[in-house]
Amino acid sequence: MSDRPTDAELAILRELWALGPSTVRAVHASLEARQGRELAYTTVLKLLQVMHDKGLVVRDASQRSHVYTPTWSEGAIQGRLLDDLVDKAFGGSAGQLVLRALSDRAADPDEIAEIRSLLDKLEQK
Amino acid sequence: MSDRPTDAELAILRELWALGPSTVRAVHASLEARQGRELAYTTVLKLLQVMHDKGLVVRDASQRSHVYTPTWSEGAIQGRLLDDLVDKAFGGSAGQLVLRALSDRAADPDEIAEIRSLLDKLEQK
DNA sequence: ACCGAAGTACGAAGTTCTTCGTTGACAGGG
DNA sequence: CCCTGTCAACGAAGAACTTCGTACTTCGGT
Repeated sequence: MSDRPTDAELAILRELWALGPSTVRAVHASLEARQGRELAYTTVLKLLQVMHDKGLVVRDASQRSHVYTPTWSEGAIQGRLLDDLVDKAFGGSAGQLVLRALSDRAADPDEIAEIRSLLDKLEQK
Repeated sequence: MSDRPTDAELAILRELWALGPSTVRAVHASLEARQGRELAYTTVLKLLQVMHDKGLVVRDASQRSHVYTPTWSEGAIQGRLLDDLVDKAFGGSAGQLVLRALSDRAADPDEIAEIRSLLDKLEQK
């Protein structure tokens, strides 16, 4: 339940977040388009079944073509992945992660402003 | 060469960065202490051999007890892991990752100041 | 009522990752 | 000079992950 999704699972979640609740067919098409390679339909189906077992997605099976929806929001999963990385590679310090992410990396000016205002909010507490 | 280290490999790199160039024996002891569980000596040895094959560590075999050193700095590996996560979970936007990392997460005041000055530097360009 | 298209379920192969046992080499103390 | 402890090398087992083929089901059109 607090497991991080695997790479393949994450790729599927990305499609679901972008598309909204979708059938296997839709996820399959979207995934092939994004990855620029062929992928068997049943591969995506199996992945979604596994993800359903793990609780990563919920499924509406009332129609013949089941409709899958992510159990958690994109932000929630991103947070989980960040927690994991902070733990394993940054000695538990999110600040260190942020510093590393900002060094040597181009940043959008709008985003910089947004980060500033977020820092203001953090400091106000 | 641009593969990210696995979890077990990363745990070993952490010890090497903390200890400096070390023997298998030293890494094994340090790792057991940090993880609070027993781990066979040969497990650590095998991991280091695999990491050597992958180029993650270099080895001084001139002594009977070989001495291992990380090939890349902690910062370099952190950057690689961040690139990977930005790609796979943040649509390629490092800014989004930073925003997510700062929301809902306590931050050290000193680090906040440091982040600000880094933002200044980024904007000056 | 039948056939084909499209769907789900399931098993299994191939790969990577993690862990450990066994084997053979070697060095130092008695 | 031999015995014991320490080391590297290696193979292998088991788990997790990814991918796909096959079998079975179901719906809609003719």
